[in-house]
Amino acid sequence: MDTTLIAPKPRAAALGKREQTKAQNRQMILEAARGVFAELGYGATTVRDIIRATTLASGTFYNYFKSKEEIYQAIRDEAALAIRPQLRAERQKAATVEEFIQATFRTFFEIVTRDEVNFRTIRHSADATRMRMDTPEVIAGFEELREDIESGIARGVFPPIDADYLMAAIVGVAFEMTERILRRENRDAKAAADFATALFMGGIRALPHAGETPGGA
Amino acid sequence: MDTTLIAPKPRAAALGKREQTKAQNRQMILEAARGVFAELGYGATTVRDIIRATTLASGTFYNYFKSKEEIYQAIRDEAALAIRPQLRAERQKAATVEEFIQATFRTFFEIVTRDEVNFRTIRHSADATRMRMDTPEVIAGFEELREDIESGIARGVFPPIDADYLMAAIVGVAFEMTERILRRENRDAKAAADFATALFMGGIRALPHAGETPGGA
DNA sequence: CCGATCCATGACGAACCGTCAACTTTTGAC
DNA sequence: GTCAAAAGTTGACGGTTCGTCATGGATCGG
Repeated sequence: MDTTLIAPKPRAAALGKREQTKAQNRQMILEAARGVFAELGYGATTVRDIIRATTLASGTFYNYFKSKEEIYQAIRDEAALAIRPQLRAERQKAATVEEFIQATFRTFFEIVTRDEVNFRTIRHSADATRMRMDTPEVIAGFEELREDIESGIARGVFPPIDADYLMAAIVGVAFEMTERILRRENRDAKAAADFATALFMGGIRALPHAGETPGGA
Repeated sequence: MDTTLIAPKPRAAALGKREQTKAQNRQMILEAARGVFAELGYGATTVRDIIRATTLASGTFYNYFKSKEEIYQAIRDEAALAIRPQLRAERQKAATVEEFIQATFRTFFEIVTRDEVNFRTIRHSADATRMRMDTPEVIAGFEELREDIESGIARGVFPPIDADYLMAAIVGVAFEMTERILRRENRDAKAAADFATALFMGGIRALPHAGETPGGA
């Protein structure tokens, strides 16, 4: 295709210098935003705080994002886009309802405990208030889950239940339990996934009893 | 004008005029805030928007609330303080796990469908983003639920499970299902509560099948 | 080497923030 | 009824952030 004669730049420079610095700047701003949001909380940070944490000028921010809200969305969307294929792949390996549920919870909890920074629900700086924002790509992940449930119903793997409500139940448990898991000293993703799976498969009476030391890890 | 001679003002004037207008102003500001938040969404409203919707001057706002965040908190806390005693009372009537779960979901869903305005999760104005904020009194309600579960375990009504996780699961399902219920045309609090209760009692296989028209109401 | 294009820069006007001195109303004492 | 102290309201003010835009420097294609 193009060139050549001699070797093209080793890599990554398939893009011109222009495209390169643009990508760098965007990355620098996102990085700074992650840090500032984590430190000050969403409500307290300003666009100026973010840009001050980079080497760029204030006007430059607006070449990349429209507002504080949009960059926050970009950060969350990025995380959602990273996790969704993993969830979907695990679910599609499932042959039974139990495998489907187990895979969903285990994958989710493992990712969020491993990469806490990205998934920790943003907490308002000082006070006890908690906040959660679902961006478009996160919500698209919810819809994917519902589609997978519906497809399971169509194939006879799931009983013909209300897929919308079941999706909501799974999402609600996943996010709310995440909040509790991250608050604990021993973050045991597997134990949490076992708890949630048992609840969804057999109800409260099937839940592992606290204090038991199950054979597993 | 005020006359007197005869009966004291029929009621409510047990308080001096000062206390009276203070209560009125606070109420007027809260009322205006509810309206503005509902119209513009939390992120887009300013303290000035709220005070403009009253007859008061801008400085007066700060005699009652420190910030936009604090008045939002006050609104949510008010709702939480109203709903918590009802939830607790219903739960305490329960003699079995099933009654406990059923009462929790049914009471919650009935209240939120009846008084949608107060409980609808605040949505960011135009876009698809969703947001939820838990204020201290809401969180205190979570803790109450956990205490009730723990007390149930102590009395032998509940099996000895992880009360923290179960509380999180119930809360997560309640809030996330609320979001779906309010999006539907026919808001059936009972059907939703039956779904959630069946899930928690027997797991997915016990869920009512979609399309069934159960005998009950 | 040159003109065209792209983009970073930082200054600017507008909007909002939270405060505060001045003013009005209420209260309680005489 | 009168008056001084206390409480509370008012809107203007300095300070900060917002989003824009004219300017200028760097990159690109030729």
